[in-house]
Amino acid sequence: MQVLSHLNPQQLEAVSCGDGPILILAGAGSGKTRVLTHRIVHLICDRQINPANLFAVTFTNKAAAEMRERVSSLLSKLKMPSVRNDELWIATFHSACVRILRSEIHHLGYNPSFTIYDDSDQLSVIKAAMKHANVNESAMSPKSIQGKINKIKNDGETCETYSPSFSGPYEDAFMKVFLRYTDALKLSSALDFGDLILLTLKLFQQHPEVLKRYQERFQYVMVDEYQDTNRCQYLLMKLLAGERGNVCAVGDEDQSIYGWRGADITNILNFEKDFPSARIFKLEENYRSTKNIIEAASHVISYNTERRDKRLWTQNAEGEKIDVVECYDEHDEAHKLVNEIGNQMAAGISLNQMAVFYRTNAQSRLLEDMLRSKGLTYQIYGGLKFYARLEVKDALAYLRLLVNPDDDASFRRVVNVPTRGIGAVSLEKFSRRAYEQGVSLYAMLNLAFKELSVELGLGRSEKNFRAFYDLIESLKEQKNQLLPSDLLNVVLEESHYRQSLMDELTAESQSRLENLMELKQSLVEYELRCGAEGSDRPMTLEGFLEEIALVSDSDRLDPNAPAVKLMTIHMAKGLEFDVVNLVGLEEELFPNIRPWEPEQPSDIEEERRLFYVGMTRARQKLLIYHAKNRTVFGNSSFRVMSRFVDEIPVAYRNEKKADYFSRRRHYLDRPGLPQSKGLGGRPEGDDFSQLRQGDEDFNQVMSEEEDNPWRRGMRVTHPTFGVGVIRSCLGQDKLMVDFGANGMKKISLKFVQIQKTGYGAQP
DNA sequence: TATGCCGCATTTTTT
DNA sequence: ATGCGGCATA
Repeated sequence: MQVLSHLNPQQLEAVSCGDGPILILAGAGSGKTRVLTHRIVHLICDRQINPANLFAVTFTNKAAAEMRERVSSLLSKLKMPSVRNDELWIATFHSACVRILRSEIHHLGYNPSFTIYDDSDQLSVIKAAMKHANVNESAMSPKSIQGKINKIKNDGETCETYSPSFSGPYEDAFMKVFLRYTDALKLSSALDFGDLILLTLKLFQQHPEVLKRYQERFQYVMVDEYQDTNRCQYLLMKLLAGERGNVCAVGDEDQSIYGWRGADITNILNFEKDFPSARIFKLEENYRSTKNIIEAASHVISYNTERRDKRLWTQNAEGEKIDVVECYDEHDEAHKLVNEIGNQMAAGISLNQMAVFYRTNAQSRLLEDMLRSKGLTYQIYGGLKFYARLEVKDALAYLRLLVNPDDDASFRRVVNVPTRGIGAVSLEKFSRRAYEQGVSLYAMLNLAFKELSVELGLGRSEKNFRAFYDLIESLKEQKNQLLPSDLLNVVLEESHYRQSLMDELTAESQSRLENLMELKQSLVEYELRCGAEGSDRPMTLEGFLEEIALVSDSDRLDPNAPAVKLMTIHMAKGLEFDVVNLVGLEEELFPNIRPWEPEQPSDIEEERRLFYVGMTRARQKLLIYHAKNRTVFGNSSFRVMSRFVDEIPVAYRNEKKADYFSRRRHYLDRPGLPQSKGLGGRPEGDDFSQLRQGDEDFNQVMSEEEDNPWRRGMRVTHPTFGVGVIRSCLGQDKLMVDFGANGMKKISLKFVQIQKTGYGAQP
């Protein structure tokens, strides 16, 4: 019973209520993880449930690790024996599914030592499939096909069950590629991320006896971040819970920010329809932020309609008002940001308790430059991932090929790296031969060089294929005699990969070599972890490859480093900081508008939730920045402050208006700009006139109407495309116009004469 | 077959 | 602005 001390009444109720479906609506900072971990420990200690009968799923490795950590520390506090990882399953959806599939996928006719393909592997398979299906890349972009395939899989459909909602040449071509893609993955013994969930679902649907085994084992299913589950995950969870229905879902619909990836907010909104006997608990007391921040954020989110009735409150101090900092442009914004960081440091807040959030990664560059020039240390979350780097992917592709020679994506990746005289043309020819034979690329090499049953007929490049085949065969022989880390060395030597990098002698090749050393180091660390006392894992290359396939880069960053943390708001979910700086709060940027896509009201709601997530990360102080001018994709344009900032009641806001000097101060202070050009430190003629122009713009109240005759929603006539509606104004002389049947076009006013024909969607 | 240049597209990304 | 990918050239 001591398990239940230190819980507030609502938390206590949620933790200790008995069996049956439960939904815990946990507002930001309301102790969600605490409730989940306490419930697990309560079930084990007070209800005497065998830990092996519990199953807790989350979305990130970090969340899973934290939960595991907190459960084991609670258990040890209660003087309870610790439980092993293979006993008590606390895992991500994906890793849990991999675990199940490794021992059960033979029921579906797959090879249990399948390889996991990430997004870039997936894309390369799609490109190859398009070539084989004779689908031109200009007709359909591989990316859009990838998005469509993933969406179908997220919805729990396979290429067999999916049928296009309408037919046409586009859909036909897509299906051709989708089918070919599916074949290619199967031939390669590879699963993409979507497959991990989808095939587990399929396994349970098609093999009731297997499902029954898992239902008997997992009597209590707990799902964290329920608002982020997609349809496929939802179906899987429901199947697993079965008749018993012991589902404990924890989530917050106001923090659903992955709709664009298939997360289905209706899962959490309709929970009681799915589980009519469900009990619902609300955790509304926030322990993280000041009153000002909580009340402001609550008010903003109340503008959403797709939500449950729920109101966050806190007993914390009132705190400071939210600073709303107006900036002249993105340079001034960066300048003011570092100034504020300086102020906070002076106020005694440590650097690692400060964060900067932005909507898009592209915004980070300028901020980085400014931080660096002021000597402030910073860390970027996200950005380019370590395991996604070119040389690391290459090295891993060699290793993967040794584990699973049928892995065509890896084969294609390394067959000519370093160059062995196997160019795109002969590879394509070879690949078609393999396709005709219905075998993987490496199996084709086996047929040609070992079985000698096939003539390749590739002429001169054939000996190059032979050399590659001999290389891989030699490496395969050494695979089981060496530690994985030593095998990596042998791979880099025998493939001459290291040599080719050393011959380059550039700063870039140097850093690539260093990254390869870091990869080696992470292999060594893996070996140490496996060799450690009490580890149940075998020390295999397979194990390492699986681990990194499911690990993200943010897992590798040290949250305690004395540095300002920079990240997109998406990456910030689940984190908290004393001071949070939210930059770029401008219409079109945040909420982010994609003029070429039709705009839906639900998109704005998701953007608002994103803003809400950003606000509620702050414990003490929140600062919001917006610029009056910003250059995006090389176009400078006037900016309007985000509607979301207006949604914060003025009582919680402290407006800091930019003044005349905002323009000049930062201009003179801009890093990398020569301090004096021309005479007497005065900017050159051009720049000077620009400066004056800017000041005038700045001092007048800016409005689109006065400066730009073209406005969103205006109907125009184009000499060739006919009548269209302006979707957005890009800078001074470019318009994005929707011509209906003629499509969306970017119109440059410099070249085309278009006429205003009124307002409204249709003539 | 490899390299270099030009043109084009450009959100977010737990796994 | 900037990076990546496709095409043309050596």
